[in-house]
Amino acid sequence: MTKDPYAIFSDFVARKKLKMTPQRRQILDVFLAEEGHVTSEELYQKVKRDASSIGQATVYRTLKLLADSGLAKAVEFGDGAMRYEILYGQTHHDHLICEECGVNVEVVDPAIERLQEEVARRHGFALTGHKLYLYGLCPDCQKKRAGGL
Amino acid sequence: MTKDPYAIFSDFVARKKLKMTPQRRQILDVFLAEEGHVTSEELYQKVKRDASSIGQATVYRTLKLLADSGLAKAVEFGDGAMRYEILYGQTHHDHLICEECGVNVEVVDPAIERLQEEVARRHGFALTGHKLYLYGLCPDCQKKRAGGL
DNA sequence: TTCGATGCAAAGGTTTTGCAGCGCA
DNA sequence: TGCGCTGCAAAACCTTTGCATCGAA
Repeated sequence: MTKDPYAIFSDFVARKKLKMTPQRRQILDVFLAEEGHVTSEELYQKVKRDASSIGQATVYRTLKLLADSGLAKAVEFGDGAMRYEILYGQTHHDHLICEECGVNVEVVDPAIERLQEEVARRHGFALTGHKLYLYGLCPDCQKKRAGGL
Repeated sequence: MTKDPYAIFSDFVARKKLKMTPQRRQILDVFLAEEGHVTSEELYQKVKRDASSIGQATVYRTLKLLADSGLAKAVEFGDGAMRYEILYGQTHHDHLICEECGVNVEVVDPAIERLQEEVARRHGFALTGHKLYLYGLCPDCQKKRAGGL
């Protein structure tokens, strides 16, 4: 049986000789309830709704911890800010982003994954992770553009 | 016959009804002489060596133009700053990055490229570009780690 | 009791913007 | 000649850090 996210985080915190605090618990809560890709700022706003005394810095610090623990993954979409998505219980995926409207589709292709492993091996690297962003025009924006801008 | 970078940029500038200036010419010069992945700051330092009156802002603005024109490509390695690499006359490649020492190998795999096209098409997207970063341990760092940290 | 965590505000680093003057087309 | 471009400095962002205090283990 798989451990739930809270157990994973507790274990991680204990292993690193860190401490479990109400703030961390609550940020984790809000983060898990989230879907998609949040910035620290967005998460901070939502966290503040119930616990108005939590600080920005704590959210930044906690998101880093979550990424370290393996529960979260940092992704960059090119707007200035770092975004985090849930890793727990999610199948791995990459991102297909519309350059016009910004819509973001999660995609996965096992064959690509396999080839990445192979490319790394070919160069003697031990692959630990990857980030793949595909940019293009979504069907809607293609239509709009064809239909006379 | 292929147009040289200067012609490409002139054309681009003309097409967009912009203007060719000494500053732009010079930033392009320095950029083309560069290899690897420069930040705006790095380029600014080098440009200032011969033309000490060029401003930071102009370098930022010009690098964006170069990216628009297709001569440069923006890449992010995760340190805070945006980096640009030359696209002209280079074969397309992706990046294989060592998480330990930061060494950066340029790699290419036609099969992956082809599969990306297909994934995009499967979702109705018209693919215009992509960014693939592979993270891992380079051969040297694997050895060091095996050899007792 | 100890040492990590927190909140706040200040500092840091990168990129953008406002503006008056300049100069390419 | 007009409008885009430039340099400068200020502003705008996102993120990190210093510090006194608090609190989990």
